[in-house]
Amino acid sequence: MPFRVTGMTPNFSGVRVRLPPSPTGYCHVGTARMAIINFLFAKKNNGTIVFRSEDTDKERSKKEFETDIIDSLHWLGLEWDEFYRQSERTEIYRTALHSLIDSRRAYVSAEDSKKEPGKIVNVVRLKNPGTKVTFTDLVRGEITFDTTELGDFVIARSADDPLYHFAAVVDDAKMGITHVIRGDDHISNTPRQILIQESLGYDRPQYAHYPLLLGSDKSKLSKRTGDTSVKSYREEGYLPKAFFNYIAMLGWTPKSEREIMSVEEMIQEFEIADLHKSGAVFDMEKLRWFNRSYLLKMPAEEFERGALAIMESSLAVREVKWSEETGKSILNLVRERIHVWGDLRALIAEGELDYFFANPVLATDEIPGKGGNLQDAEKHLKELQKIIVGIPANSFNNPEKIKTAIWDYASREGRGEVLWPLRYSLSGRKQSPDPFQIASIIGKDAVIGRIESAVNQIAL
RNA sequence: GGCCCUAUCGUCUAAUGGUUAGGACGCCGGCUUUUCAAGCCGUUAAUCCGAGUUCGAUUCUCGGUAGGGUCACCA
Repeated sequence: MPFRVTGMTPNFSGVRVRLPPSPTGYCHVGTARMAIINFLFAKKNNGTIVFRSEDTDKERSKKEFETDIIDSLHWLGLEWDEFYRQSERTEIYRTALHSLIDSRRAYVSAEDSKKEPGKIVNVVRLKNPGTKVTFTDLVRGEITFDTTELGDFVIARSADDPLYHFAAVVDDAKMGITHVIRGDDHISNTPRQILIQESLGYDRPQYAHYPLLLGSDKSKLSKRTGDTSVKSYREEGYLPKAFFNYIAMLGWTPKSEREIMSVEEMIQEFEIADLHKSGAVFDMEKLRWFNRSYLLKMPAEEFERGALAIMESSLAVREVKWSEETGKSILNLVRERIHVWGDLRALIAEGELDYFFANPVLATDEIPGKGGNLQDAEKHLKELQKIIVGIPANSFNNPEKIKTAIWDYASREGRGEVLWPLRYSLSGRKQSPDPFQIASIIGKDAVIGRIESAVNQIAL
């Protein structure tokens, strides 16, 4: 439901946005969404993107997390123009903080002094004028808060050690940020940041708060309701463009109402006013559907490269001997069976593809299939054997020709009764592609051999 | 609990002061020359509740209800 800000013409020239993750955990899906929305907005307006690592919490911030966040965002194809780390800007915060203290807009609070090894530490509090703060949110319109209840809130652990709100406000100003676009969870932080801003005499940026991503239980997406790290989706084999596309569509509907769109198309159509006001549930099934359509569009060579690599390594785990030639021949069959690369790994792990590479192990009583008996199955297999021997070897690369050769017999004797034993003898699986495709892939000799084994097994 | 926000099929969403409330994903069913997958076709399914304004409200207003967010010397 688009919301239009009326009576106001935002100045979009010289747009500068920030991506301010705090490196206290692996890249969260929500962080990715924050970055995507900011990215689309900035690109749409020829703006500048500033990446700012908010690592003021020395206890929890880790280099490893920062690296993961950067990698994950790069993986999604996101780039930025400037890079900062708050831990490297302490001098700037100190200066600003002292100016605030000197002008008596903030004070060192002796009341809550705390003893740390070797020294006494006093927090710094902002002198709260206790006014009503009203700001215009580009998504929600006008929002008013009464700030008296905030009291003189803490803005720094000590005169040298700023807290999030303070550092963020100073940075937004010093970095010339024009638009602060972030999740809903920051909406109630906004008034206190505005208070700091005003004390410092800074200009106010435009704010836009989009709703949070929700888990299946409708609460803020968390580990309880599914994987929340971008990493896990990357490892599961989701394609970055599909992931980007799906995430972008949660809470935003482009005018054209298309779903599958390239990044360029999304940039083209992006309007901040088209951001929704209510939260969207992150639905894995739909993500899988997005991924599938990207997988289907993927150029053949790229698909081949990806699929072959997975087949080889996954088959190795099962100690099934690998053949690149066979791998190439089952590419199409694989493509229509997976939504994500991880599906291919799972398929192989369950032994669903073994029979293309090695002779299957059969369970004798499965050979006839439902409602059939072993005698008939044996008879049919022996007949099929004769028919197949008569098929010219060069017809074998075409499943249709194999089918044609067998069809009359199968139709006459009952397709189920004939085809099931054939398919099972070739695959050793209750479920598989049709026997003609399998036969074509494994080749005439293997087909004859496998039918013979099945017949011998029945005879035992 | 205070403050803030939100409310259309199970999920993502479209639309309008008058529509058979549309689409997508999923589900279910059928077809597609055995099974699986894919494909095609189809079905099911929603305006949170109550008032008010209005000839008419899902749409506007108010009140409820429900859900969510936030209330740190975290970010």
